[in-house]
Amino acid sequence: MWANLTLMNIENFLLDVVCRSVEALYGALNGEQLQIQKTRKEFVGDYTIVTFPLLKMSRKSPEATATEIGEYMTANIPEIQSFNVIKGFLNLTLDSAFWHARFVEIAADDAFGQAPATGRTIMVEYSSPNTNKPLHLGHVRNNLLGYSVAQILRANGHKVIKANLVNDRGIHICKSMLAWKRFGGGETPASSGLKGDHLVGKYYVEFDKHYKAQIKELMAQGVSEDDAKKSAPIIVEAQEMLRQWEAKDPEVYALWQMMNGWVYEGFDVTYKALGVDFDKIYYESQTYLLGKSLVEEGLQKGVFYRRDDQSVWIDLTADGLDEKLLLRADGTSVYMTQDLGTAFRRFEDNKLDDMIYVVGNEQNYHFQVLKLVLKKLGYDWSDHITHLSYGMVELPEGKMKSREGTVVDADDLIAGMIATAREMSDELGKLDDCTEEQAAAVSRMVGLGALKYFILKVDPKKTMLFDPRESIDFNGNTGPFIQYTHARIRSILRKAAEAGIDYEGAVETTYLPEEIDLVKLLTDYPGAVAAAGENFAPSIVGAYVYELAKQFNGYYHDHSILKEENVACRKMRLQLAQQVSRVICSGMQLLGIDVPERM
RNA sequence: GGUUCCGUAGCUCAGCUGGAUAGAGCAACAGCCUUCUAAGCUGUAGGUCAUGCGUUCGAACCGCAUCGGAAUCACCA
Repeated sequence: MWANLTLMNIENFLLDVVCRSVEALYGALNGEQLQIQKTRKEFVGDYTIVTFPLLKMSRKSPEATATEIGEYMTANIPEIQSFNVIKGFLNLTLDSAFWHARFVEIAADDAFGQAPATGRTIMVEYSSPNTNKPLHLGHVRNNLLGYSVAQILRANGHKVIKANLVNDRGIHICKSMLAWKRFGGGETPASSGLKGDHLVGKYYVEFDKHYKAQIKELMAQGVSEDDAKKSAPIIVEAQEMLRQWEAKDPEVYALWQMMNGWVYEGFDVTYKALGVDFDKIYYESQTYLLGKSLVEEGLQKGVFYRRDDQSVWIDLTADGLDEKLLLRADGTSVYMTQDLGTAFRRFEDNKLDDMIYVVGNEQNYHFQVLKLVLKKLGYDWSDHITHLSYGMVELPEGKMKSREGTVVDADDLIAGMIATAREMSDELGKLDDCTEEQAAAVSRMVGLGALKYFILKVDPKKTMLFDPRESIDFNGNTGPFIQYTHARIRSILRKAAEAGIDYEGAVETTYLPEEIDLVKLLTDYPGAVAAAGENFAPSIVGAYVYELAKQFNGYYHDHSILKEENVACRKMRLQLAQQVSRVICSGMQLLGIDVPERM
């Protein structure tokens, strides 16, 4: 009768049942008045009904109302086993047969946690690096968030396109190019042994060094700081290089291609290490001219206006924002122009239903303007643009500043995490019977699991703190703890198989209260995934998986599953362990975290 | 100054659209390895949810104000 409840949400079932009961007792009600929530741990019961909103209808005290509803339900709804009343709260306990049925559903459903296709197409843009320096900790948060959100949306049945818009042009890369040409002596990734992105980053720093020195020199000669910044020979030369690039000067273009090529090779290594990937890669060198036709359109519609110097603007002061430039006086485009153009083209080309930009919160204003401008141009899909804004990652000493060398390099960080995981494993003797290859693979998974979970468990919009010295914990609410729980379960199941204990097949029905708690948690999984998708928050999935792992450890650690006297109970426990491991794997996959079979 | 976001235990963070006595982990303290992996388990201690007022049966959550912190307000991307 209530088939496939796990996919539908048990609370809806209860809502329906409670609604009918209340109506039988007190007459029609509007659905808003019913509130159902999970019963808190300190109390007996599975779900709780808050009766306060119903008092007007029942015209009785909270206790009397709760008792009356409880009595009616236990008498008339077979799934309701018992109830108790505390103050105005009616705690309902569901029949263990009900939970058993839910468990059978989960066990039989190969696609558990995967919602049916919605037909919606969503693009998630993330990463979006500049090509003048290597990735750092801030990018790591961006990449992990973007990848995980894409996975979660996919699990919710949407078609997801992961996109990366690489900022491969501009003054920044010209700075690296110029410094390399001047001071590089023909150095290449192969000759220097440096990763391509690090090599290019090195020359970006080199440029800055010379630039600063020249400014200082000019200021010593009495030039003002502003003028010095503009007239330092090296920056003038870099700007000239950018002009040559735009004119497609063969030599400059070749240099640009070569150095960007090095950077991409370097990025690929980092992306692979992080486990992220993309379906589409866009390059700004190919999109930076987009958007000019939209500017024309805006002018014709009278949404934009032209100033005397021929630059184009939009006045958003009526909306509480400022005036914004859309086209320079010389007719060249700015950031906003391109973004309008790329947004337009993406919605057109891919028939997108939604577009999600994973971009740091320093661009909140930019996206506010972007959406508003599109709206004013009459594009209603503007409402389907979401800026998934995330806070900065701060270090204990304060903010990260690339100029001051206080950045945490992504590659160093990853290597450090893996090394720490390896040390920990060796110390504990966990991987003594493994081959070197296996041990290395597990250390990778654990080190990265720690890093990813640490970053993803924090609410994206919050500024978070990262302490590299203490590195990252491997105990408590961490990725490794969840991985550990999974590895333990796999080990139990291996040993059961070796001992010839049969735990597959028909699902047993003997439950202890602890096991029902676990079944309850398991059934919540699709709801957690859906909530995470709605809120663009991998942290919700993280919290869920951690809770599941913790409960499993708590309940099962001190009991022997394999040596249980009661064979039926043992079989049931093994089946439950198997499902827990399945859901852990599935949840961790949504976070982009690999789960080792042993550790 | 305008806009947006944040402020919860010593530290790092949860707390979904208002619901019961505020939740974890770390750090501290006390136990637990001849039983499935101790990267673990059990327990103790730790809070004026920045502050004040309001809304109501009921507020960490909603509204207003104040105080602290962050981002942004570029012919950079």
